[in-house]
Amino acid sequence: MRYKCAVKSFKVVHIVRHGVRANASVNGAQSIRRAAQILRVVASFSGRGATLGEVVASSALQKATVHRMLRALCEEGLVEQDELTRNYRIGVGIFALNASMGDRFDIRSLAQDALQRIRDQTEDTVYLAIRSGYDGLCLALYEGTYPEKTLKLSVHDRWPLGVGAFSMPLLAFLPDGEVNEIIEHNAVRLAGDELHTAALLLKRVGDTRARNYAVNTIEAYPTMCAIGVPVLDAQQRPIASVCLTAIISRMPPERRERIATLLWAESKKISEAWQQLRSVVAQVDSWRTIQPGRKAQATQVGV
Amino acid sequence: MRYKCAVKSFKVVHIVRHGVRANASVNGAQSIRRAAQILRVVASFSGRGATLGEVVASSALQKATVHRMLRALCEEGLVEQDELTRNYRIGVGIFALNASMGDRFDIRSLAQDALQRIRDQTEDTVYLAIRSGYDGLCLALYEGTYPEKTLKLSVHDRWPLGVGAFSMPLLAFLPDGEVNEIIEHNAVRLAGDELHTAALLLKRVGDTRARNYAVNTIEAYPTMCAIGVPVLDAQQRPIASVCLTAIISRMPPERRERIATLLWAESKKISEAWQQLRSVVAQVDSWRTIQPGRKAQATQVGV
DNA sequence: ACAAATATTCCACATTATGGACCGAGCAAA
DNA sequence: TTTGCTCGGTCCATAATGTGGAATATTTGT
Repeated sequence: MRYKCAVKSFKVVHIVRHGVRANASVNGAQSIRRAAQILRVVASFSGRGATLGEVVASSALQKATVHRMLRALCEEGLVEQDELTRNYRIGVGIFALNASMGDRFDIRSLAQDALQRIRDQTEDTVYLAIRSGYDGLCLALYEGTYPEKTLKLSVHDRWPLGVGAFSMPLLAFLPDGEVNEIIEHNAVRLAGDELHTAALLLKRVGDTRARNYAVNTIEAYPTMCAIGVPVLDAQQRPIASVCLTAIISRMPPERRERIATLLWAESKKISEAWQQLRSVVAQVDSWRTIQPGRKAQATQVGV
Repeated sequence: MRYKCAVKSFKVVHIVRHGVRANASVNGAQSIRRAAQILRVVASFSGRGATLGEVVASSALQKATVHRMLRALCEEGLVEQDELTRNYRIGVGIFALNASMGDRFDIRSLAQDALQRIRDQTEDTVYLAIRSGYDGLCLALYEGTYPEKTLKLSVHDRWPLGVGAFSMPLLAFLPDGEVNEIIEHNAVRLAGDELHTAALLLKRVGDTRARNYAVNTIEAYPTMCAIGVPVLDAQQRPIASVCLTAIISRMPPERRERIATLLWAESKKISEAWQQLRSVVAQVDSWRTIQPGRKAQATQVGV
């Protein structure tokens, strides 16, 4: 009864075609789905941009299809093609769309105070991350004041979902179905990485859920310890994650627990602020008045 | 020879179907085009969100089509539906995509210094705007120190392209074809507004181009005067606009000229910074290494 | 200069998206 | 309560749209 949305026929159609399988819950939207996927893939290459081939390789779509879609997305301004390298990257159109929402999604400024409080209380380095496609994307970093630093991650870094204590909460607090899908998807690019096999990731998801926060001790960095918790929205879906790192000597079990509690407390505050912003969203933002005409809205100009 | 992009067959196909006409330069991408249009429409309603009917009215598309697309966009996270009002608004997915580009599109911080310089030198209020769909969207405002203020515009306000001195440069410095298309598009919602008929807008576009900056004196606010110039990218396309407003008594013709020169100078600086950001974009951003595999990129994890 | 890799385009075909008609919930007036 | 209206959501026969294999063009590397 959570979602009011009246979806009558929630058909899950398995289309097997040319060996490619896709499951769609909305019919008649294949190309939108694909376009969105392509956008995510392009985004995952950050500012460097992705070549056509890379997008094809990362999307399990036909080259011609990808190309056609990228061209269309370019013309719509959602993607832009580097004149020199011909790489495709996210375009200003996305920025413009995002800007229309004002700062309502700017979790960075929303979380700012909370993160600083954590940093000040712990003297350790604190990170904020969001999900971006199949990656966790580090949005902000508040460097700790404690002399021995553990800077392994910088702003704009993106790690596969579930890899790292900042990325894991974004994965682990998703419903099982999505967790599986994501792990399966990432398995391809994590192939050969013995530290992040599908089985290991799945196990760590379980561990994270059980202890209610993510820890990264083992793995590639034996000298540091990171603790991460998600920021959940009203539907208990992770919208972001907050993560703290310190050298391992500063992280005895009891301090871990204390840190996790602190992170959760601040996470709750962030999600409250988020939800508040969501609930006032319905009110009119600006000066404009809408008068739906025959074919388009009429905007009252003047005043 | 401006665009390197090798478009061989630039077919303009006029599809007349059920009385709806569309011109497409990329074939086989109707639904992407439509989806993008819907995104823009939804964005134009800001945080309030748009009802299904409003989107239909503003998009000249069929209700069923719009609904299906909105649902798909929702599932992809590019749009979200308010649980209460059922209005559709831009979703976090857009934020995530935008975040992947780091601050490369954040013209707001790029322009910050320039705008402050202008404000400090003139004591008047300065605005920064971008194009968002068929509107100019005010992104930032630096309030002047001169006692008599002329605050008519706030951050997040959106005015139809060409209406207002901050919005006009975004329109006027576009190629003719696009200017016409935009004016035509906006004509519907500006219907009945005698101050902004298509003919008047077109004339003002010409005037703006001739004098090389936009002025807004007449119109609805006889007490104030606004001057606006675009920020152009490497292809001379407007990416933003900078606008200054003051009470009309502070704006004799010679000062207008001086202001315009100042605005242009700062605009140039902004666009240099913009282009700089663009040119280093090709370099690798972060730790990740791409190894295109059979089906997906392989990301080197660790280090 | 040649080959290999990569990007772009073409086009016959059928899968996918279309849109007119329909349904039903919510609401206001009768 | 009933009637009538609006508006969000759904259905499904139909053909237009998007597909993708293959051909071609371009760039890159040696």
